[in-house]
Amino acid sequence: MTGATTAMAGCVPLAAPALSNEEAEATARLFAALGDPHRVKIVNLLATSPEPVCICNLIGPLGLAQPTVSHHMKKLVEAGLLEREQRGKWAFFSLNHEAVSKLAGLIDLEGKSR
Amino acid sequence: MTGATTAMAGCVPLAAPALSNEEAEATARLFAALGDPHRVKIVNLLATSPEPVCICNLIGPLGLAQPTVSHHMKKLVEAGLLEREQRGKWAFFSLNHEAVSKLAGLIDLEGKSR
DNA sequence: TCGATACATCGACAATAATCGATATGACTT
DNA sequence: AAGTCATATCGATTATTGTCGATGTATCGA
Repeated sequence: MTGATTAMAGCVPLAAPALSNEEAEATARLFAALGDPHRVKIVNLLATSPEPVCICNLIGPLGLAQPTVSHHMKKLVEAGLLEREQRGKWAFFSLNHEAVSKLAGLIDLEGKSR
Repeated sequence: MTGATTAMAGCVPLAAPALSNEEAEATARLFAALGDPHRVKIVNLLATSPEPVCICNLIGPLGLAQPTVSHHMKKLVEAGLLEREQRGKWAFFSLNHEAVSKLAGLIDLEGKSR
């Protein structure tokens, strides 16, 4: 399935894509982590909180069941945007500011010269 | 279904979420537009190209069928990240740099004080 | 040790999204 | 007018994802 059936007749190909498949997939994974409104709210809550927040403090504001919140937290941690810290029976989460900066820089790269 | 069944017993609620549902959904839509590796490649191609690019020049590098490329372009235009310009029978696309800057600013808001 | 609490995992289900072939639309050429 | 080319739309299919109830695991308190 290479596509490109008979459609691109008189078309001159541009320069080869600058991003590798792996780079594109990694970037997409990062953006996809923020592609859900509930996860955006979670990140916003953590960004506006001076202290780490536990899951039980997120269930109410989000209006989601506890397993669903756990699911979103896992996605955000796997994306590298959040850090998880166990305190007794509570799981506290905080923003990984380094990852957020890296994400912002990624967009700058995309919008400027690379 | 308000969630919060019996689970959050001794939990003190934090401050109310700062983002409205509409804000969170709009932000998520923007990120979701970049949550696909092919769309990341498209944006990268447009960012590295000094001139607008037509769809027939994207089919080859992406390895996708023409309707699939059109589908991705539509998503990116709807997200406000791309601008579409008709030239004869060709459709040329270019980055909306303003939208990209706005996206970068959004992340800064999220990572800093808001 | 026993019960309660906080969270994770599992299994299922529904909604969304990516993909493509077929076809329609619109523009240029002859 | 007819044919060709670039793109959009449609319909169907498959894969992914968000959601929740039920259950498992670990920690704390009595």
